[in-house]
Amino acid sequence: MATRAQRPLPDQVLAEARERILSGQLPADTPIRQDALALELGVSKIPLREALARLESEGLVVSHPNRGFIVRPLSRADAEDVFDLRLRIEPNACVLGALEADQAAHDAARAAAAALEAALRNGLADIGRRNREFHLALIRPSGRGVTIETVDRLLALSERYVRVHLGEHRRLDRASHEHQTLLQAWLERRTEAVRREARAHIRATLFDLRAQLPEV
Amino acid sequence: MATRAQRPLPDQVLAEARERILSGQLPADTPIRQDALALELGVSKIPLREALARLESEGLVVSHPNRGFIVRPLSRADAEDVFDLRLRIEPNACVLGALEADQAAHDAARAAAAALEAALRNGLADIGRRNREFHLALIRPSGRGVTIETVDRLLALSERYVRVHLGEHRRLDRASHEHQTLLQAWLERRTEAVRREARAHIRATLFDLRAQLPEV
DNA sequence: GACCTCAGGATCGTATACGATAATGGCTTA
DNA sequence: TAAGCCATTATCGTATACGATCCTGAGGTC
Repeated sequence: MATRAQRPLPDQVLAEARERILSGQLPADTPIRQDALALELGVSKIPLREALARLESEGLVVSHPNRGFIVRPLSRADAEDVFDLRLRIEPNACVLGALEADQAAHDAARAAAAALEAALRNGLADIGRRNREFHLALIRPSGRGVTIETVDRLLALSERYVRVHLGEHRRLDRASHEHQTLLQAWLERRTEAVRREARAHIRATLFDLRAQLPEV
Repeated sequence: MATRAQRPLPDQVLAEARERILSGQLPADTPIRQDALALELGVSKIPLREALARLESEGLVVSHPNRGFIVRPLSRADAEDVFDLRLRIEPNACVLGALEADQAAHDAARAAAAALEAALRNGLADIGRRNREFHLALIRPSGRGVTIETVDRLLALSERYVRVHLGEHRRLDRASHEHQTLLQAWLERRTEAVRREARAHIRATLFDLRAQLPEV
């Protein structure tokens, strides 16, 4: 291993493998060669396999017994499923977050929004991760652990689909605008506006997605 | 290992460890001794650790770096969270399942209901697992993979709380009656009744739970 | 008597090595 | 020439062994 790790090793491996999948560096349906990937990451197969086990629970890879893991295929049906679940959970979760948020939570949400904004404007590669962080920042103050974990998983799944239609300026501007209005309503605890804006934002993303991916 | 395994080994270990947690054989907050448990299961630590990694993603255990895994603590707040999520997802998922169900799905649902009923009457130990199977049987025909996985996880989490108030005859009768009416509506594709009965069943379980667990 | 220090022991976490399983290419045969 | 069988090879999956980290209790000091 290159540098002495302070964080637990499987978590680092997990984060790296997850990013490679979400970024498209490991495309859908790719067979994952454990020896090769472990060598490339500078670790052995054991922590890698633990990370893959977690990723399977997260829905990013699937395992076939004695045939290893492959990156989970994309499908139109799964995309619809994920966004339907997000619509059922996230708007209310954002409301609960807004009601419980203190000053520190407000600062964190603003910072996450700013980081996402910067990434959108500069075309940075980690737009997806920052988008997840922003949405989670609105929900974390709710203190609902299971909801937070569930949304986190759904955001990761949806990110793989959304990634396809990045780079379109009109859509970036739309998303940016929606983030701002959602954040403002959230900071001011206007609960019904939060619910409406969150719902509208998710639906708009889904509609863009449908237009972009007629097939799949 | 005792017998030559046909199923993949980590899956067997995962299922066994999960049942031990859900059955209360491994109570909340118990530290999990990897060497001891692996020895008892007749396997090494590697497949056990993979199973624990999956269980952490499922929310049944939590890991502390360099200090191992413990069974996830129970909390009133988590229980409320889990049931709130179930209420947002399951009723609609049951409706979708009813609309897509074919004859085979109907047979499977009837069989799952009968198995659950038998377990309830005879006080068998695997009531929890059969309850999960019944509820999933209503949702599986929908074909929504992410929804199915999400509900499966939520059912496992809620099972740990529900287990506490088993053995109360009045509540068993209530649950039994609700299962029957829900199943009938589902078989006959009466969508609004399915939605209503599913919702009522989950809420009734939650209310029983609240009465049983004033503290925690 | 209370607090800090420090061995002793136990547990976790990972690398290496080995057996089991399934995919691939060449060879035979019709 | 095409189809089926078999050996080879690569990959997966697990057990064993070792190093790193953290808890526990005894001894010493203020």
